[in-house]
Amino acid sequence: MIESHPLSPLVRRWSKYAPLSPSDANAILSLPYSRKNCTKDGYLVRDGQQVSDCTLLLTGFAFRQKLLRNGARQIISFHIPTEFVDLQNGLLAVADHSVQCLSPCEVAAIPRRALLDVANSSPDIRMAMWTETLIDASIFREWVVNVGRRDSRARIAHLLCEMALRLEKIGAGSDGLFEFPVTQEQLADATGLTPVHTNRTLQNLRKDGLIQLTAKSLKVLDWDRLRDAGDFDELYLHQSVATGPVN
Amino acid sequence: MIESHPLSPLVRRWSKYAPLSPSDANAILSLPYSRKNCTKDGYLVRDGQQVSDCTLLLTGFAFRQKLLRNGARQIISFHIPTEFVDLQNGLLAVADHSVQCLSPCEVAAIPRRALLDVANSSPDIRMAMWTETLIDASIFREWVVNVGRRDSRARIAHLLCEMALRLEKIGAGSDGLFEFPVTQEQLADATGLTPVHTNRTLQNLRKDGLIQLTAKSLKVLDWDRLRDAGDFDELYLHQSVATGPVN
DNA sequence: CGTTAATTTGAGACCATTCAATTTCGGTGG
DNA sequence: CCACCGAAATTGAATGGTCTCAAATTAACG
Repeated sequence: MIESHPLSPLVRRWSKYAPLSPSDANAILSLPYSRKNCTKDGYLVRDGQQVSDCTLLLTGFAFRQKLLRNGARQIISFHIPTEFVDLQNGLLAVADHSVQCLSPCEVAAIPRRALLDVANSSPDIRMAMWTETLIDASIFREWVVNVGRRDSRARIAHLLCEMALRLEKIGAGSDGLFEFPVTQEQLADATGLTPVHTNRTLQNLRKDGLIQLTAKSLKVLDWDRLRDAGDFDELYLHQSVATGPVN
Repeated sequence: MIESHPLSPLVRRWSKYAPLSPSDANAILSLPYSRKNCTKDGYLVRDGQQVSDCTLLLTGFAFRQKLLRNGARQIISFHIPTEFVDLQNGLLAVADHSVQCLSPCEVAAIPRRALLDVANSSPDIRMAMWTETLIDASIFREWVVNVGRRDSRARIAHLLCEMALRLEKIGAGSDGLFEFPVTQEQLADATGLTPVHTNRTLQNLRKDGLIQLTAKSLKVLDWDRLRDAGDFDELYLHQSVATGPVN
């Protein structure tokens, strides 16, 4: 059945961004790809690399990061199954950051040429692809705000809200319980904090009964108060109304 | 002559992202638009608004910002003439942030429908448009790094490097002297610092002979040391090799 | 020139960092 | 199954970069 096709989650995701005809869906499912496995901490893309494939996350979690000359690291996004980790590399010549696995991952590497061909073959498909990269960008903007203007508690709360909501949208987890295998050090590098302060801030959120966070999973105990603590407004995820009326 | 057409800078910019045929160039120049003027501090786009035009900056400077519930502000990008300030609104239904003018601006408001039509009419045009939004996103990623992991001196130096280089690329200014009408408060909101600390950091950069910054212009006195101070690597701007070889 | 915005200066407080040490946890081999 | 190991999480105390609050000075503009 079609649902068991490795790329069918991609069809489902893109359908939310543009109305895909059966033949569009078929074209997507017919994309060539090579299946690869990647170990925890393994690299999917390296900064500065010429890239000829885009990587779709089938199972597992990944993150993108940039290293500074002084050795510091900033994580610029986390990725969950069914997401591309580097769709921008379909057009940009050189990777401007690295992508690494948070957990063991299964991925589909799709040749950029094939992606561009399928984009050129259907207006709706390319609108969906473009929309995906635009939502990516919107999330980056919100991250600028997060690390730029929120204090440690709000920063971490906001990040957890985002991940919980994105995981919810793909139907991973229930009752506020989600698999999210992240270390406190990675959380620190995503929020621009130190691991020590991240630890103290997490204890604070736990003490207040907002969350429960282990090395493997995140449980949201009180969504409303976590959302308030994180100054969270989901508009930037553009999930309710991805593409607006075109007049 | 063609060069005097208001949209010709757009053709020049997009030519760097994809090879535009004469008919492509013509299609772009034939885009419908309404010319508008905007005063300093005036809004071009408001957060939460439904948008039906994309705004191209003909003259003047603008910035994008997000406001937090507590009243704090984060500026997420600055824009210079020939750039779109909101090309993503061609596809996203609702503006997730505001755009405001740094100086009096002349803009061309182009209907999203017309932009999408011209994109659909030519593979090269749509690749150029998509590339522009992807470079936008790359800059946002670098800003996450900037506010997340650099200290105040490096943050400001990095931002000034970026603006100087982008202004240089469009041929604005010479000898390291560029028009850039920004206040220290805006610089502070762009770097996630307070105005007071921004002021002290600027004095520090001036004292070391790296820059000269007035309310109207930026002069880079020592590019190499400013670049080092800002931990700046221009790769993320994707100007040398925007679109790579497509195999 | 007067008036307001923007920049500059000073001093004290605080949030987050640094540096180290300790404890807990997850996985592995005996 | 348990002892062991390294990684991750936790704790403590001191330092420091940045913030806050105010006031003074300078620049911009009509």
